[in-house]
Amino acid sequence: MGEDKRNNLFKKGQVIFYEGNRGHGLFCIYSGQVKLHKLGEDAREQIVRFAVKGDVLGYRSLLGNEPYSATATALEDCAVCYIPREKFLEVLETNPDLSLRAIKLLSHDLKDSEERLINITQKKVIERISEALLILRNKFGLQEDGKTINVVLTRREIGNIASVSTETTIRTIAELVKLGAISLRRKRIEINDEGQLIGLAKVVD
Amino acid sequence: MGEDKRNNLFKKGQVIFYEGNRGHGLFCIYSGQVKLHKLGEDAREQIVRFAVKGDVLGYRSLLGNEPYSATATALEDCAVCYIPREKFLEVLETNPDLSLRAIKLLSHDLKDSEERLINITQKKVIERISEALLILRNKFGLQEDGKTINVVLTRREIGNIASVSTETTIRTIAELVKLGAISLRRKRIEINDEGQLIGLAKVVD
DNA sequence: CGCTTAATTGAACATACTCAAAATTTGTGG
DNA sequence: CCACAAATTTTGAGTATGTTCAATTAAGCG
Repeated sequence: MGEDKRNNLFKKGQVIFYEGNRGHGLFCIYSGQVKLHKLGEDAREQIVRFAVKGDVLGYRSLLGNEPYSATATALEDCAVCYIPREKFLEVLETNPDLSLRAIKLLSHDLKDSEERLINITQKKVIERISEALLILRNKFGLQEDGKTINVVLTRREIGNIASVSTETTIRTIAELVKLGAISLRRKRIEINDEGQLIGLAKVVD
Repeated sequence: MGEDKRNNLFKKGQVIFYEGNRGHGLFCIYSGQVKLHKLGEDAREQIVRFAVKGDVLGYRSLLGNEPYSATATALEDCAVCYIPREKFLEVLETNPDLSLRAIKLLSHDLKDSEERLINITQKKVIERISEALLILRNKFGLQEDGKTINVVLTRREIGNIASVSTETTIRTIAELVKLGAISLRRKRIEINDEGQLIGLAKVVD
């Protein structure tokens, strides 16, 4: 079905779909990294989630028949496969197993979202930034050296994961360096002491 | 309490299920009001959602096969019907329409949750409290007078919807009274100017 | 009533934001 | 490959917004 559809390429910084628009299909990430983000008041960005190779985008909008709840932007060059709505719904109906899988996916995302609500509202900045770094580590993994987080984001973007201003994000990252939990190499972040980071994030789970 | 499976009664303040425990079925609210809340650090409560007559609880835990992500507590005396896991899954498998409905429900809840994340992190206290009142209005409705919100919560609980301390919640509610948006009768809150409240909440949707 | 819980008020304090400016990095065209 | 422009990072200082703590008043309940 997705024969030459795989030719969809998005350059770094390009938008795959916009919050508020209606979707007519699914997006499958073949390669590359994507951020899902929403705009709040005065254009402040909140990063909701990330997607990497193998992840599927837009399923919620499609399943719930609602506009996209977030904008998807390529963090680096991406190859994306598009699956039209009809095709997907067809498969879904003939395959009850798939809908159960979708349900589990949604349940999991919902749990994540609710937990993040608590984290952001009840934790201090250093805890939220620590957690943001752990989220990045888990989503994008580490490089061969076993400690460098495999993604490059601006300080502003890292702040927008944790809902923290850019300046405070910078100061907090500097503090984490001073504590020895992480170190910096250009825009790359290395995790030196994951245990400490977890402790700082006060991760309950 | 009732021995009859179909008519479990919960008194005001009693817990229907606890966050972290595993569920073995669904709960259907026949009558009464329920709050769903999570405990963060140092026992601070975050109210995640409410449920009233007709709402179903525990479906996410059941569908996603995960522990309850929140505690359900009766805000007033409740009649609750319990549907065992097997029964439900049986119906779900033979009824593909139901699973699609579940998917829509989950999609909607997820959207809500993500929107609330932005609201709480990017809005000021008066905006968040205003929104909390609108949430209450929409969920519990108004009394016959057409302006009194049909639920009684403590100031602390209202604050825990919006992630605001009890003291600040009190001061903010007083401010809303002064602005003429609402007025108080005992523990009841009357909405005098819904438009103003919506404006204050800066509701985008 | 008497007791417990909730609401209220005041004041000190802390945390993180904002604003401004400088330093550094990155990107681009010649 | 360099020079310039743009974007990002960094630092400092002042400030706002809410939190916390303590004390008082009011309300709910047995």
